[in-house]
Amino acid sequence: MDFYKRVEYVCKQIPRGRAATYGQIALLCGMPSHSRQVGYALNKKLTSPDIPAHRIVNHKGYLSGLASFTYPDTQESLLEKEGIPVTPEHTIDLKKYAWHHTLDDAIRFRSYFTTHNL
DNA sequence: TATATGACCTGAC
DNA sequence: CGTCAGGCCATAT
Repeated sequence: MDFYKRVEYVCKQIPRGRAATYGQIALLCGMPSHSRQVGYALNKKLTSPDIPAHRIVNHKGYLSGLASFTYPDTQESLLEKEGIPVTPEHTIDLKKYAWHHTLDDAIRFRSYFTTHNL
């Protein structure tokens, strides 16, 4: 069971123009109480560098990972480039831009993890 | 072995 | 809308 590989896989499935929360990622990884570890993984860059880390925000929509990007405005420009407006308080509107994954998504991920031994 | 840290979350009020 | 306590857990020191 490789939590960080799971995080990596799930993050790559977040659609363009949508954002997911740390808790949501943890849940889809089958570890609902590991939201902090999701942030830890991204901060320490324990996942492959080609994942859309800018689409991960906290449960309020706040860009809590701002400081970990190369430049302070990297995350914001990436989000706005795909159509997600960022407020001056570094927050996005989750009511409009949250990724609403389906139950099927969750089931698909689960079987992917088992068949790939993650 | 023990304590601190952190890109977190939820419920209660 | 806002605050607060409590829970969470892999890593780091």
